[in-house]
Amino acid sequence: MSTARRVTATDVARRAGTSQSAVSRVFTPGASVSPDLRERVMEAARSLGYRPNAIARSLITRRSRIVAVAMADLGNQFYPLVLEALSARLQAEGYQILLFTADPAAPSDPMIEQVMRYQVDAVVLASTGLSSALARECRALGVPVVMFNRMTDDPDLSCVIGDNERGGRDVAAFLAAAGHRRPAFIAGLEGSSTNRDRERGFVRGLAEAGLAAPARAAGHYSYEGAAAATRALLREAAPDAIFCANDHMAIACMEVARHEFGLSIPGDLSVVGFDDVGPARWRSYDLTSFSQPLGPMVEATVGMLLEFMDDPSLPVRRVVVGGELVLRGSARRPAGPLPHP
Amino acid sequence: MSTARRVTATDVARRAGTSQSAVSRVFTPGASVSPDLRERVMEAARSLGYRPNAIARSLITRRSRIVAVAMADLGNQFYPLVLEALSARLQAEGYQILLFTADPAAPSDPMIEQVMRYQVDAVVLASTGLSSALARECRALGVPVVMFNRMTDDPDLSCVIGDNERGGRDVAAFLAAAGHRRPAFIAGLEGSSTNRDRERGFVRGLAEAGLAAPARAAGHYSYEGAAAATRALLREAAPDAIFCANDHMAIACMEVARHEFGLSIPGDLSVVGFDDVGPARWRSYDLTSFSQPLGPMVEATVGMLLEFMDDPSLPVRRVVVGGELVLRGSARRPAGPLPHP
DNA sequence: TCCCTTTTTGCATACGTATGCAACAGCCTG
DNA sequence: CAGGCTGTTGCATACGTATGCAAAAAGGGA
Repeated sequence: MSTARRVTATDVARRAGTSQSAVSRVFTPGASVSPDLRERVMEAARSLGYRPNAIARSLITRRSRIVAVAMADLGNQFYPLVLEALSARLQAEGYQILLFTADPAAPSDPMIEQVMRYQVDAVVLASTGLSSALARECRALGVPVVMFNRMTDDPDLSCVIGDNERGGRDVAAFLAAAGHRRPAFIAGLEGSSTNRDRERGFVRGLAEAGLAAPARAAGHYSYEGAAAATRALLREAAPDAIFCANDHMAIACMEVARHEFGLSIPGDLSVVGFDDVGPARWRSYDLTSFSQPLGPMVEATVGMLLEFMDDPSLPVRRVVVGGELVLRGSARRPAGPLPHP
Repeated sequence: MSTARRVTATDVARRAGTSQSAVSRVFTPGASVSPDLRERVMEAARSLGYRPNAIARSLITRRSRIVAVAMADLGNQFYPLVLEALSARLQAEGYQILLFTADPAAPSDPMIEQVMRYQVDAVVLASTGLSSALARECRALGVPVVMFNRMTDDPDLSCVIGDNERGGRDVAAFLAAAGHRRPAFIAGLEGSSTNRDRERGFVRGLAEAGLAAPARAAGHYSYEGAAAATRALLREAAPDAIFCANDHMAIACMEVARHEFGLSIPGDLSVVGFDDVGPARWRSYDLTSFSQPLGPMVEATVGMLLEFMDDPSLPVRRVVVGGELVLRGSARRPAGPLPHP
């Protein structure tokens, strides 16, 4: 029953009365084959149900047309959308995604080690949990690496990020202009570059507006973490605004503020997020948020990947994709016109 | 610079003073190698940075240790979580996921065709958009297929699903017991088995409670679709309860009911969802929902996959994973004790 | 000590495709 | 008609690993 031996190019060749190499050429775009032969081969292939073996092809071409994507935190709505967009874009270019989900708890280097065995043509790291030592190692092997929404000081690594520092600063300027006096900050993962830059921008922005450094608590980019951080801040710091390092946490923050502390938003408390992900637009939240434009970020990533795969010796690049503060109802607005950034 | 030729088993063998086959055996669990040689080979491998080539291995073993996963609708929080769990579970078993995202609009069969070229060991179909003709074709090729959260009448296809019909029925019984007289239904994708079964159960359950068939509108499992469906229903049918075919739509429904129609939930309108996904627990929604237990569903899927890969001739299996109605605040409850299912 | 069993090792080949090379056909130019 | 050029085809080999087989080595029993 399962004796269904796979149909090979040789089988097709025999049926079409030609050689295996001719069959190969028919399935290789741009190769030189006469229309007549091409038709015969296609016909034979169709009737036999031939499907080229990408594994065998990869072995010889040394290109798998597979891109490894490392992700974590699929519970944060930002990442699934990134994945969807990346996948669609790469599929359109004829690449497949080998997915690698990192458990933020466990060390994930040994797992991606496994992925590297598949001779992937490139790697996208969109998970904070992966060491950049690993990224460097890939690069040393000649495999292009792009860090997505993530950065290191390492000058040898390419990345695509949103404008985190400016975002933090804009939020600070906005909150200050609206008359908030005691803004607080809920941090994401302490080690992450996104969090560091957003916080730095926020703190600087507040300073520029003549406000003191904000109270802060860490939410680790998780729902529960942000809920706990909100409780702590509301109990101890009496803030009149909270800037959360991403929307996922901002939602948790709003839930706690409203339902556990009975606060009205933005009457008693303004809340601002980062990412401008789907739920930010849901009416219950109507979240003011600094956007990270998914489309352009993915476009930049795929563009770099394609170029690097074409020529691995190209110089490292760091792309910053601009975003903007999207004003909604979760934060009190300045009376006058907005300060222009 | 990028002359970094890949290190092969032969290089390691030379360095360790042995043969390529010995190196292969060292990296093959269960093969017979003396401790001494094993140590020498490992040492050589380490110093050269050897990484076995999974592509070459797949070519000869005819097993890629890759599982194709087809998904769509990553915007619905249910699926990313499935993906995360599937990935974690498969990685633990030494399998990788080749991700395939289907654009619900475009025909996706040609795309998965592409994926099949990678000699994947198995396929998980978690996207409604894919024809089951394709699934049958895979099976004919000897590649195990499991449909996730999806079913067909085809007796040759295995699947893992939640208890859709019972879920619909329980919701009906629950709403009726609480005294609702004009329940309505917001359907998901018309062609999908999940929607069909949930609706069927709901309609039957209502009939059993002596209620008429519900008003209905299609939301296509999308946020916007559900919002439009809600508007139509509220304008035309004056329902006192709405059962949505999934949580994603239930949230849209609640937003529209509250913010566009000024209804109080559950005072003026009860809303019930299906899936019991993360946001259902968020206090703003506090959504009563029939659960689809992710863990058991994924466990069942992976279990079947592993068995099928081990022995493709095993009979088709259909697993129904039970769920339960999780009572929260979005739907009025019966005064007395609940009817026991 | 010898013979038999078990373990360890290397040789050689297979997996399915791509591609350099040579052979050949057809066509054009002069 | 010679010579050259372009386009098409098949042959042979390479890619990196796994594995059957036989040879060699290591035990084990008497």
